Amino acid sequence: MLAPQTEEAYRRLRRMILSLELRPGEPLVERKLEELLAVSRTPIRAAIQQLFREGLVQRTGRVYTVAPLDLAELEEAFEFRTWLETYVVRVAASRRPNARQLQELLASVEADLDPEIELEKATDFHLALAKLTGNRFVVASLAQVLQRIYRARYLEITRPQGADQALSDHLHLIELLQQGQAEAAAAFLQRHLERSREALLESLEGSILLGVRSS
Amino acid sequence: MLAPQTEEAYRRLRRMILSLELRPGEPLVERKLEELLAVSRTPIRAAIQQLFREGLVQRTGRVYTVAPLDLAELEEAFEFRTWLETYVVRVAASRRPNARQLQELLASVEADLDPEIELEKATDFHLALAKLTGNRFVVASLAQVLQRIYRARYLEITRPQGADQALSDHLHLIELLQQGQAEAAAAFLQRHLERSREALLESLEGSILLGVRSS
DNA sequence: CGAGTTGAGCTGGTATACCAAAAAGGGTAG
DNA sequence: CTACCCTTTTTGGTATACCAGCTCAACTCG
Repeated sequence: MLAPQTEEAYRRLRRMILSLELRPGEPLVERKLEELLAVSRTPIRAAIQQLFREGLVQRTGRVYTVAPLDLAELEEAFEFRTWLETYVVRVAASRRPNARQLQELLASVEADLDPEIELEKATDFHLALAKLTGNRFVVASLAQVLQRIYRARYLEITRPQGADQALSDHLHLIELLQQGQAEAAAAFLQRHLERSREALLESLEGSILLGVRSS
Repeated sequence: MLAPQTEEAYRRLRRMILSLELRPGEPLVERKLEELLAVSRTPIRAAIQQLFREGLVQRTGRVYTVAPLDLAELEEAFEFRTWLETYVVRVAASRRPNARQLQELLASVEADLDPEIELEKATDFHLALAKLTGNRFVVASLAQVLQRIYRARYLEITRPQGADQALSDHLHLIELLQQGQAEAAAAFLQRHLERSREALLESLEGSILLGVRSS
């Protein structure tokens, strides 16, 4: 979608931020990144703009820094998700997903050893559910909130059993959807998110990453 | 928030798009805009990127064009808004807004002769409502959908009585909120949006702007 | 006369030079 | 020793030069 160099810079920066290689609070100095990524400042600036818009990068004064993990933001994210996805699941269950849509859902519940890929798939699963509503704004809103809390979710999924729990939850949810059990699916999703939220908060508990302002 | 030249270019471009001065489908040629806006391509490119992310600008092949008005998108937007704002109003009514918050709401229901300002105020009103939930994702999602259908709303509000109807609706809604009548407020909002949707579709009916692909 | 080819000129993408403002560092005066 | 000021450096913002790919039109060859 973006220009090739910009896309590359964006993906590498995003990856470094999400995997916490670039720590929250760390300043993004364009001329350093120029050297690090071996591209000129132009695509780097475009990439930073993009990340800024997505909320992964913050601006404090004139300098761009990696956005800190924000506990309040996390709580708001889960409140919003719960409410959004509950709706999503109700709609999805009532409009029984067709074969192709089920395929897409199932494709995102394969186990994988790499936690980063696992997380991508979990994200895809929730977005595929949202797509079942046929409403692009639902999908866009969910995509935004998932992206925003990506780093915290990364911490959660790398815990022992972190990924397995999510996987089995997702599988069960698909079953409920197939059977058209809207209310059961909504209730189960709510529990799923509640569990996820608690595990995630626990992962963050005492994390040195919380509230770090600079490296 | 953005750099000054970029901000200026962004605002002017956005204004030209939203006011339909730049028609849907019209290509945005960087070197033409350079001349038109009297700034270099760098801030223009940044501004276009921003508009692209917001959905006001599309990419067809390698050229950026003003996004066409999309009837399906409009329907989805109203479906999403209705559902989102119904929730917003319920929450807002239950947590009776305080004086400062009411002030903010009331500030956005002053009549104005300029339809553009009127529309900004209507937008502010709905966003101020969303803020009452205290959830930044609710606000961000609503802001995005309102922005996305801004041009169609502009067409609606410039119709005779278009602005007055919205204004009196907003005033009534504030009253219901003050009285904490959550269900009545939610129901009224739903009617408000339904009216708005119909007026808007009527404005678009047969509009030459629908589906235009190039100038 | 028509189809294929070639080349000129747009266009967006990238690199880089330049600027102004802010931050950092050092030196001096009190 | 401290506080202030001045210089130097660093930084993001802007302008611009350069590049590669595509478009399209004109010309040539069959």
